[in-house]
Amino acid sequence: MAEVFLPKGMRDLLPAQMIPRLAVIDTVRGVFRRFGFEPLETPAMERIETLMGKYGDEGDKLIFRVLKRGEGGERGEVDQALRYDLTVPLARVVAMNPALPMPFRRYQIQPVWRADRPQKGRFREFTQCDVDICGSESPLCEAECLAVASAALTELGFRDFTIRLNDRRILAAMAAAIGAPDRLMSMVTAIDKLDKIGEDGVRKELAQHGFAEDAADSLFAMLNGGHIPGIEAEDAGLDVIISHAQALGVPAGRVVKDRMLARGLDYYTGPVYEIVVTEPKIGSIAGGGRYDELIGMFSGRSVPAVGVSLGLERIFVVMEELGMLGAAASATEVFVTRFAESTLTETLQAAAALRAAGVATSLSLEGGKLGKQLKQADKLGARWALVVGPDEAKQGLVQLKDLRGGGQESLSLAEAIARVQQAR
RNA sequence: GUGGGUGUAGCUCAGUUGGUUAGAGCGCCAGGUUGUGGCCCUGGAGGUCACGGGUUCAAUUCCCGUCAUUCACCCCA
Repeated sequence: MAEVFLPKGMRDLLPAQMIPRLAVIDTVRGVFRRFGFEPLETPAMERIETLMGKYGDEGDKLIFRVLKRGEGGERGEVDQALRYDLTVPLARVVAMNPALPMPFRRYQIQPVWRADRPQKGRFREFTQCDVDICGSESPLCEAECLAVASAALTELGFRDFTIRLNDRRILAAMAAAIGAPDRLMSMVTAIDKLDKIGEDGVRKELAQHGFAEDAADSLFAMLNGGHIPGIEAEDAGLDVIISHAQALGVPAGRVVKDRMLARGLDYYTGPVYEIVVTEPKIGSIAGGGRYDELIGMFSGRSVPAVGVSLGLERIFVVMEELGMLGAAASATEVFVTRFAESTLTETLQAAAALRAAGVATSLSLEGGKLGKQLKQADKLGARWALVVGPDEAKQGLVQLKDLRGGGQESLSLAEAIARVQQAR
């Protein structure tokens, strides 16, 4: 075997993967459009200072850095980086384009890169499908995000998924209530593991981070529904989001408030959410939240914003494992065989006519034995094969062979085209 | 960044308690005569047993390292 390797955590997408993938992307894009979001694309790279300091320490470490060109690169200097998500580039775009009509609703489906160690459902290059709304503080924004994500997943065939909902300010209030407002993140990462390591495990981890036992006690009391001082407004806000989302079509019960939901990225300021499936253990397939300060970090002009991001690769892993994809169809509908030199012109004209009629048509380039050509068509996964030999050419007909069912018949070209079109 | 698994034919994997010519299934190629795939039959090609070092009379098999890959942790889509 050849001694060549892909970059770690990156993959080729062969036709068998691309065909269902494009179908999924088409579905998602269609839902985004239906919800009134506008398309946007941004460059693969950003300036390093655009990305740094937005995601937190963990995130910053995982940014793929690009060396300066020329002498600076030789000295190891970095001035650019591959984008880590689609949210920060969007914030940069909004900051640079003050003329954009607000609120600005955009969708963006593009790859992002993270220098993570790959594992199941995790890659170094993966595609995010984002929708965001910039310029509005209304809780309708959150509701729209939940509704569009829910609709996209539903249209893809997902039935069993849950949206966990929380608010960063509720977490902050809990940290304050146990006297550790400065250690919000270590508290959050500890409780985030509750379903994995249990209450005892979390208590142990909290102790390691220097939380006193009575602090842990009151923390668990709050997590289990106890009173958290000063979060009445935020808590009510979550209920408003839920009721708006339901009115927008999200089934009741799909959105659940969850005081343990943390979300690691630094830029979130208010409500946060993520979408999880129970079946394959894959983490979240979507996540998002409100980030009212991010755009202001670029322009000084504060612009509130909310978004949600669907992880295409994870959605794919789930769909594969749950058998939601169905058989991969070939891109080719008709394979035109090349029978004899004397009828090559008629053969090529037949291919041209099929293509003009919108039929995906491939063509035997090398010719050779008819049996071999049919085998090639079969392996390709083509539905039909077309033969134009001397017998057919004499009568002005073509031979259309059904590679799935079996039979074949002599038809005029127009009849053959009609047959192919009505069979799909 | 941390910890574990794996690396034998194009693919999925057997196997050698260290010992002459390393196997299977699938795939591939050719054939089963004249213009027909999927099934069947026959024949064939294809492997430095990841790479480097060590132990040994002898290593694909044991040990170490490197590389690759995979799973988990962290974090995340």
